[in-house]
Amino acid sequence: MDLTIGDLSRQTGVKIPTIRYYEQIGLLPSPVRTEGQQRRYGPAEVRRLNFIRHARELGFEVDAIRQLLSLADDPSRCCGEVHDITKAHLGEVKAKIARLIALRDELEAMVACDNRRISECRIIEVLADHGECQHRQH
Amino acid sequence: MDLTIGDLSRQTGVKIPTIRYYEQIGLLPSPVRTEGQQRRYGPAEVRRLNFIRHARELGFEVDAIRQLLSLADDPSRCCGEVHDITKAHLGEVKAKIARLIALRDELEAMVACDNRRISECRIIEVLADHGECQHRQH
DNA sequence: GCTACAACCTCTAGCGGCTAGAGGATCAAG
DNA sequence: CTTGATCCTCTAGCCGCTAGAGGTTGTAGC
Repeated sequence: MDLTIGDLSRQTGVKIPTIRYYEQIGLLPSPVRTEGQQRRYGPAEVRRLNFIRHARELGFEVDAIRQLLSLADDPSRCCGEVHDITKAHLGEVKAKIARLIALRDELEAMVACDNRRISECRIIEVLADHGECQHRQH
Repeated sequence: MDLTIGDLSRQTGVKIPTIRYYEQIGLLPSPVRTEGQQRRYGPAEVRRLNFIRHARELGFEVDAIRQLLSLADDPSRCCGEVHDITKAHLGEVKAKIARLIALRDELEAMVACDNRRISECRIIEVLADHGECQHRQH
C-alpha cells in the first residue's frame, strides 16, 4: 500500500495527469492519502489501471470500460454482456477498416498525379469536384 | 452573391455552425454582410466549402487543408507539394489500417470466449493481463 | 533538526473539430 | 405591418487527455 502516483505511472505506463483524470471521471476509485494529501496506491490499483490501459489500447471507449470493469468486479455472473460489448466494438473496428480501405484506394488513385502544374493537378481537381471520385458518404 | 448561410449549408451539406467555425479558424474568408450583419455568399464560397468538405471526408486535417487551399489558389505552381501532402496522408491512413487490422484480429480471438462465468472469461483475462495477447504498442 | 529538491498537490485552460443552446435581431412573404 | 423562419453573437460542452502555474509535501543527506 505504498506506491506514489509516480510509481503507479511507471509500473503501468499511464501518465500521471491521466491517472488523476481517470480518478476524476470515476474509472479509478479515490485512493488513500497521506496526511499531506498525497495519493498512495496498492497492487489492486495497479491491476485495475493495467486493465484500463489495455482496454484503451484495444480502442474501447471509456464508457465501455466502465461497463467492463463493473462486470469484471462480479465474477459469478455470466460473461454474455462482456461478450456483447466486445462484439459491438469489433463491429465498429471492422466498419472503420472498411472506410479507411476505401479511402486508401481513393488517395492512391489521387497520387497517381505526376508533378504537373496545379492548374492540371488531379488531386486538386478531385477535391474541388467530388464527382470525379468514387467516394461515398461515411 | 445572394446565398444566405442556410443556402450555403444546404448546397454543400455542411452545417451552419460548422461554416461559421470554418470562418473563425480562417478556412473560409469573411463574407460580405447585409446591413443587418447577415452573411451573404457567392459561387466562389460554394466551391471553396465543397473543397473543404471533400478534403475532410477524405480525412485531411484542417491544417493540411489550409495548405492545400493556399496551393490551389496559385495555379501556376508545380503541384509537388500537393502530391507530398497527399502522400503523407496516405501513409497515415495505411498505418491506421494496419493497426486496426491487428486490433480486429485480437478482438476476434477474444470473442471466441463462449458464455461462461466471468471468473473464467477470456476477454476479462486478456484485459487484466496483457501478456495473454499479442498486442503491440501503437 | 535542517536544508535542498524532487515529486507531489489543485486548479485552470487548451488541443481538434465541431455541436448545441440562450437570447435577441433581421429578413421576406402575405 | 405582422408573422415566423432564419439569422446573429456568445458561451459552453463533447472526448480523452495534456500542459502549465503556483504552491505543498516527502525524503535523503548532512
